[in-house]
Amino acid sequence: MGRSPCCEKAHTNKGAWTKEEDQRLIDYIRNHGEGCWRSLPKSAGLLRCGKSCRLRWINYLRPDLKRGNFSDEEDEIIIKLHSLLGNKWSLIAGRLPGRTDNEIKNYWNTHIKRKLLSHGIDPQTHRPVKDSVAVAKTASVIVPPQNDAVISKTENSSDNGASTSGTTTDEELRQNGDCYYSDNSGDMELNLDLTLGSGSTSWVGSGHVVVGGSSADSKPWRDTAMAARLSLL
DNA sequence: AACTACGTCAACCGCCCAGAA
DNA sequence: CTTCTGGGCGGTTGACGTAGT
Repeated sequence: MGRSPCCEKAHTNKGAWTKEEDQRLIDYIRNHGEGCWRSLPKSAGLLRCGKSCRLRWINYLRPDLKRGNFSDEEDEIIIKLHSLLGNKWSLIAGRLPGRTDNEIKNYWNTHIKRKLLSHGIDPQTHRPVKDSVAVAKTASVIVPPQNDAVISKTENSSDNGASTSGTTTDEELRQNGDCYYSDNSGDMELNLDLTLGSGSTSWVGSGHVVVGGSSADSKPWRDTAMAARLSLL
C-alpha cells in the first residue's frame, strides 16, 4: 500500500544541484511564480522531483534569504521560541525574516544544542541538566521592535516539554513553555514577549498560569491559534 | 604529508494535513 | 462522508570541509 511517489523517480536527478539547474529554477519562478511544484520540474525542463525544487527554492534560492552567521539576538530568539514551541522549526523560522526552517534546524542541532549543554541546560526541556540554578540564568530576549502585537506568557513548570515529533498538543505546548530563561533566577517563570503580525493583522495575546497549577487554566494562545497567527507573519 | 575525527549543512525521505474531487 | 492529491514539515543522511594527530 502507501501513497504513490511524488514524482517519477527513475528519471529524476538527485543530490547536489548544479548551477544550470539553479538558474533554470530561478528563471522559471521569476517568469511564472511559485505555482504547482509537482508540474514545475517538467515545465521548467528540470529532471528533478517537485519537492526537491521547492526545497531548493525555499532553502537556498529565494532572493529574500539572509545568508551568513546568526546574530546573538537571533540565537536568543531561537532558544526562546524553541522553549515555547519545541521543534516547530517552520514557526520559529516565521519569526526570523530571511531564515529558513531547515537553516534554523541545522543551526540548532549544530550550535545551540551544544551551547545549551555547555551551560548545563537540557536543549529539549530547557531546564538545567542538574539542579544548578546558577547556570540556568541564561538569557532574556527582547523581541525586535518591528513587530506589533505582544503575547505575554507566564508559565509554571511541572514536566519536561519539547516534543520531538508529531503533532504538538496543548499539553505539550504548555510544557514547552516551561523554561529557565527568566531574569528571576530560580523563579519558575517565563516572561516572553512575542510580537505577532504587523499593522492590521497584528494580534495581542496574553496568558498567565499560576505556579503550581496543573490544568490548562485560561490560555488564549492555544496550539492551532498560535500556529495560525505565527504563520501570518 | 597523510590519515582520522569531527562539524556543518544541503538534500532526501516519509509522514501528516488540508483542500479538492 | 470518503478518497485522493499536493504541499509542507520534521527527522535523518551523507558529502564535503576543516582541525587535530
